[in-house]
Amino acid sequence: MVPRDRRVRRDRRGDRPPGQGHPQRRPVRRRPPQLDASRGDREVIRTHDAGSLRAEHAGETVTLAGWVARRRDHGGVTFIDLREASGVVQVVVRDESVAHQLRNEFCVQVTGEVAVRPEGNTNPALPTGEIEVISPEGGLVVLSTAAPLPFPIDDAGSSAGEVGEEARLKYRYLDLRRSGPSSALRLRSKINKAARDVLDRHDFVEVETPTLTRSTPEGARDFLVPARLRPGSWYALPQSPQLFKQLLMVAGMERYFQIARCYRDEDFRADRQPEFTQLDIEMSFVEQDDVIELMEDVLEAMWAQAGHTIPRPIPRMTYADAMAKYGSDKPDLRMGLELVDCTDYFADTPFRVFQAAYVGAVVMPGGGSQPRRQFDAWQEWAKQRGAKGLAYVTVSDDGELGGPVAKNITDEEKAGLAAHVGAQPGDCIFFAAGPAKSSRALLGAARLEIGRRGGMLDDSQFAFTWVVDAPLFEPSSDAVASGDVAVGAGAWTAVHHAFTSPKAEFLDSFDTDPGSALAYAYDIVCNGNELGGGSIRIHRDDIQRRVFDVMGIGAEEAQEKFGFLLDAFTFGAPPHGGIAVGMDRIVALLAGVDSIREVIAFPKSGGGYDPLTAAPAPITSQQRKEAGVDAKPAAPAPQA
RNA sequence: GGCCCCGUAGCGCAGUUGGUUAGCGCGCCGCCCUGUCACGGCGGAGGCCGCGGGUUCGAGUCCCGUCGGGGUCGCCA
Repeated sequence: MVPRDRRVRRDRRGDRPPGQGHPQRRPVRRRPPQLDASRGDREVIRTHDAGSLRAEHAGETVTLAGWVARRRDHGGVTFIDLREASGVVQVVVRDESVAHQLRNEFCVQVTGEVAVRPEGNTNPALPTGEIEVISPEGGLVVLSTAAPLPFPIDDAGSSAGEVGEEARLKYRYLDLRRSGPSSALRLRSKINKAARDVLDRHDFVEVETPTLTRSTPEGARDFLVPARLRPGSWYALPQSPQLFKQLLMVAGMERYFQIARCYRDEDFRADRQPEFTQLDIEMSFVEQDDVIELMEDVLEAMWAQAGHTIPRPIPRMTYADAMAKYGSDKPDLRMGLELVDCTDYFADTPFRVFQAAYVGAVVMPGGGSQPRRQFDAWQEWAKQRGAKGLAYVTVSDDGELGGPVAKNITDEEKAGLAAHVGAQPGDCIFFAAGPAKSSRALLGAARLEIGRRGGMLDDSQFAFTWVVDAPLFEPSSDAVASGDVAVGAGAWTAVHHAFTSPKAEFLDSFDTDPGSALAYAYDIVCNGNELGGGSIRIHRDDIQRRVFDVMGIGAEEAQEKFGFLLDAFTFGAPPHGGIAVGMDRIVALLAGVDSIREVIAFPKSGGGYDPLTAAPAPITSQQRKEAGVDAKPAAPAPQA
């Protein structure tokens, strides 16, 4: 029976896992650390890595330190699985008074002799399974005891069920002792190093840029930090180092990179964190192909860390093709099932729904035999995405067309339809009709859903593509309608950002025909994920001014928003361009996990909350006063 | 911000058309066990069923609200 007062006290302190504690165990007498001749006279806490021991070490006396992963007490002989970063080794303890008090996750030091295990007692599942370390009397020292654990650490114990994310994040330091989360972070480190190595070979300079800065024109909401010394003025945390890296090009660094933390104050998604990490790159005197080639070097090295080979060169497709064939600017090319344009095919259709600016289709192989209930579910699915519905035609095994739409189209249209869209008997054809953009998006989403349901997406495969030739501008009505904070007051806004260079062939026409202009902008896409993107920047101020004009940004506004960059460009700015890729997503892909939270040491949960530190937290009135949060802005922001 | 799902012991879960004492596995605590490696055996503790209100003779179960978590669309390169 646990005394009540004790439970209450513990709950209030909140510094131990709740639940049943075991009574305080008397600490074991400490022994001085071993002397290790191989390291001179220096005392060392351990002489060997536990996971490195093999039969060839038999007879050697070693000192190990690590955690008790598991105890198997037979009364008289006890086996301890000692775990640390290098692996696990079995320790044999015959001193019951020592062994008995050990519990999971005690931190211990063991000195003993490596011995080949007795005949028939090897464990082939363990790299160290041929040997064990015999701990003599006094050979085991408890360095630190452990409270009862909030969830199992050992892999075997975890098999009872997955631990909930909330518990894992609250005790993330324990979660990270587990093999999966631990290896994810280690993989991340290796991938970072691989990227650094490649960039170093290419003479890149790693430069850190400020995190307390000015708002950058990138569309997302900024995190703001009050400036104590200028009450009423605020820093913004960078959404990316975009402007700084361009300044570094003017500064003559020529080749810059940074593994940069970026901050965006947007609503949460599974693949989003308020702070995330980009590998940010910028190069002078380069064209699009140079940046792409370099990035492929980096990607190749990163993927190699996970044992994958990327076939090079990575294929490219235009933005227009990606939208037309896959209904997405980040197509998943692990599967086929391209969208088929049926606009011309139904040009004279009597079916009102298909009398639209765009009619497209995607085939679901074998989908013709879905029960009516399934098709209703597809309607629901489409409505959930804001569509009116998802028209469909089934193709029976004898080639007969069925479904509600089939009754509304002409015999002639029916006759050639399956052939036009590439449907086989037994398939089903989904249609979307309406404005091209939204209809393609719907079909693109349907295509992915078909792929998921049909098991066509293999997570061990990686299908890369560059999406190039993105439009320079989009109508700002699109952006405004979707609630975007459009930069500029014009009819057009930049798709990438305002410093993206038009392709050479549009230099004369981009301001007279903005909708047709394409940019030197490129996205790297893998398995339907946009890993990153970049562009060649404008370095001529006459072109920059014309771009601003199209966007309705006057000279004054431009000067106010990014005057420091425009000023910089007046001093012999080199042609330059770059790219940034999201490291969280890349590592998640390579680690085979579906959330970037798995590859971030201390991620936040929904709503930007950190279950471990309980941030964000209220501030004291004193802090509030000092920070100047409530200061009334006296005048327009002070000139930089 | 809209919609959907989930909150039951430290963890993972079950709990029937509303019915009497809320279960299971792991973990935890005690004792036993000299070759295990998911060791085993015996015994035990542990629950305001997220929180608040309502319906009812009776609520873990039904209704409303709220908080927390997850997903999705909007938003976000």
